Amino acid sequence: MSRKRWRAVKEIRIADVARLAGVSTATVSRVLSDPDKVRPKTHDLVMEAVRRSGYIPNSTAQKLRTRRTMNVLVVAPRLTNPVFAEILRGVDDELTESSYGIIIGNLDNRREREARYVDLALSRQVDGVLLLTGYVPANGTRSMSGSGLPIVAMCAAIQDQKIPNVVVQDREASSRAVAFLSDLGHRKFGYISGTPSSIIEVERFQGFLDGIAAAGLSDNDFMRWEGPFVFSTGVAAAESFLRMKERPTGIFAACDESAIGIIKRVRAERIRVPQDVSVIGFDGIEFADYTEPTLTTFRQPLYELGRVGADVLLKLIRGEMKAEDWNIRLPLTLLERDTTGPVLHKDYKSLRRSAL
Amino acid sequence: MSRKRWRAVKEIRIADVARLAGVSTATVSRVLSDPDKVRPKTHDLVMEAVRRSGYIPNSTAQKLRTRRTMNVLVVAPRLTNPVFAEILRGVDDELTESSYGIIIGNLDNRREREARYVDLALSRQVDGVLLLTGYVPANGTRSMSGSGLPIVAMCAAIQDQKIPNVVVQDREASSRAVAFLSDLGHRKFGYISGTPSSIIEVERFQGFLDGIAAAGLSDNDFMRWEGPFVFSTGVAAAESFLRMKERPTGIFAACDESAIGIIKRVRAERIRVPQDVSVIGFDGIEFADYTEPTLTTFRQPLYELGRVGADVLLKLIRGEMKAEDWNIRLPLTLLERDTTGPVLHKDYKSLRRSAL
DNA sequence: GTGAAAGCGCTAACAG
DNA sequence: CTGTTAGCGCTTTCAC
Repeated sequence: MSRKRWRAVKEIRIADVARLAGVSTATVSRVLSDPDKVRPKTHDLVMEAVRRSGYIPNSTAQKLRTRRTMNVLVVAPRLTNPVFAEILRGVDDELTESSYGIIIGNLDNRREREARYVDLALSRQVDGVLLLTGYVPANGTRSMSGSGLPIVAMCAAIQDQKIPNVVVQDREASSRAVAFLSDLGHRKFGYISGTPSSIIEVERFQGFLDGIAAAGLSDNDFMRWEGPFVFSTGVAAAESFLRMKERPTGIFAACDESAIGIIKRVRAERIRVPQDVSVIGFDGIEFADYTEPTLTTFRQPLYELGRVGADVLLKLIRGEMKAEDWNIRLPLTLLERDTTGPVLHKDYKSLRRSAL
Repeated sequence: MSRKRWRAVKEIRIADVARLAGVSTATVSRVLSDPDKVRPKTHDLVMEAVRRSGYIPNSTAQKLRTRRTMNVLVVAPRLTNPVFAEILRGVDDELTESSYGIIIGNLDNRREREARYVDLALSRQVDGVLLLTGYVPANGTRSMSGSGLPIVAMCAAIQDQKIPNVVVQDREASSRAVAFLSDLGHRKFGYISGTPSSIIEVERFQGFLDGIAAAGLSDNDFMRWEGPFVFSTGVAAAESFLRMKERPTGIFAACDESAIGIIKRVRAERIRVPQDVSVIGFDGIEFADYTEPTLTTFRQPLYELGRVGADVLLKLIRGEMKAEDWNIRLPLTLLERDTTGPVLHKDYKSLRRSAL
């Protein structure tokens, strides 16, 4: 009886199952990993023993022996950002289907947290790394690339022969945003940036500049407000906007949050959107469909991005492809909603006056 | 030269460091885990060898040997929900400080995904489990509690002697919400539920009922709309609301998303918030401060909840406490903003008329 | 204060 | 088809 007690407490090992089934540990192992290599009769015998004992293999031992962890590290700048959360969903679904686990490296916008995840990669706790950061995390002396582990860059591209990129066409879309506003008659623009050091920001701003040039405009035709990818950046931009005499009529925000922030703030001052100012966002977060007015923005294929990125990484891990082969750029979709409209002509009042 | 090449590719093991330092592997191990047990001279010798070789211990081998994984599993219903994301931040910060890693079990609202995480716990890949689910995940025959691992329930309580709860005072706050509206003169209520099967929903609705009773009202004085914790539930509730002849004047939504959803929809029909209907949300997501009007809601101490929950789990893992000792309930804060106001008296029009 | 040696629990040659 | 055996890389008694 005291033995039975022990059972409940002590972990069941493969040797226990082997004894119970009257076979060797090797056979048990085979049944569990490659059933076809074993006679059906033995198979059933073993499975019965597994069931009766409630045996579950110790995965740490498996990992040590096989040198595969079946885990992937995903490094993200900030988890509370819905953009990353959605990408993560795609990643998770793809990895789960191949029974890979996911270890989350949340930097929470603090670079000092990188060290921990560099060590994680270097100490072989994962089989591959997904980077949503736009750069390869480093720990003073050591960089994550030193691990020799397969790495895939998502979200923001990384210039490195060894690292395939799976990104969205930020630059093209940003350029299209300007064209869209320009087609509505806007000639004076505002640009609300994201975190200036972020590669995503750099790409989007570059696209914005491309658009400005394509519209036949110059540096003098727009205003740039800086700040991180958050609501309050838009609010701060609004304060500046409100103080201006010659206000832009078309505003491009590098993320939906800051677009929402500026709209909220200027509306409080009785400035009408889109009549007085048009605003276009970027990302297509779910919330953008619940603002007032609903936000015109570019939808990123985030979930798909997650799936594709994870798929590329798995292929890399399995040796099914070489890193050089892949640079995927997914297109964005313009969601034309209610914060953008034709420019109200500058000389509106004087026109009216002269018409009298 | 070909040897040097090898170096870069082949993993450095503890034996390599030992050889380099001219000591045994045991000594290297001691230096790394408990430096005081070693002569300073030896210590420096070893550290130098570690530095020169770039050695990082293989954590899988450590885990197998020490039987501690230094990982915690966090099971959450859905990662894209900002509430869980914020709790996770707290959890992550707390665990990181104790150099524990975090494995995320994202159910993505699909119960069939539980199985995977049950196995994860049973196969000893983690030292403890944090449950944001309100129930103990199970896999047909096996439940996660069978692992004997320390478990802490957060967000939603779990009735189990072995599982400490770290939750917020949902029920009390829901009750207060009704009192708040009642004090503003509202006597006819609407309740927008969350996922009906969720324990959080059950608690909040119970609190709502408490409040109704405390206000001297009955089942006839409110309307209940059901749906999951998402925007569209609020939109659906709005459709029903719009069809009613005798509309509620005070609406309590079990989450901010559905509050935002209903406000958005009814405003589109020229119904004024809060003049025609007051709406109070629940959770205090960041976004609630950027809606129009800004949403009155209860702020959950989410980050703190995460930290406290993780702390309790770590104490449990270290054997510093027993499960029975802990049931923590954190208070919520009412954020009184612009979607709530005094009821406009029913006989408003007739009053005006008689005043003429 | 340090080294030798015995495993942690599992898988994968290698024989048979 | 199945069993024997040798480790995966590390920590930790137990001697010295």
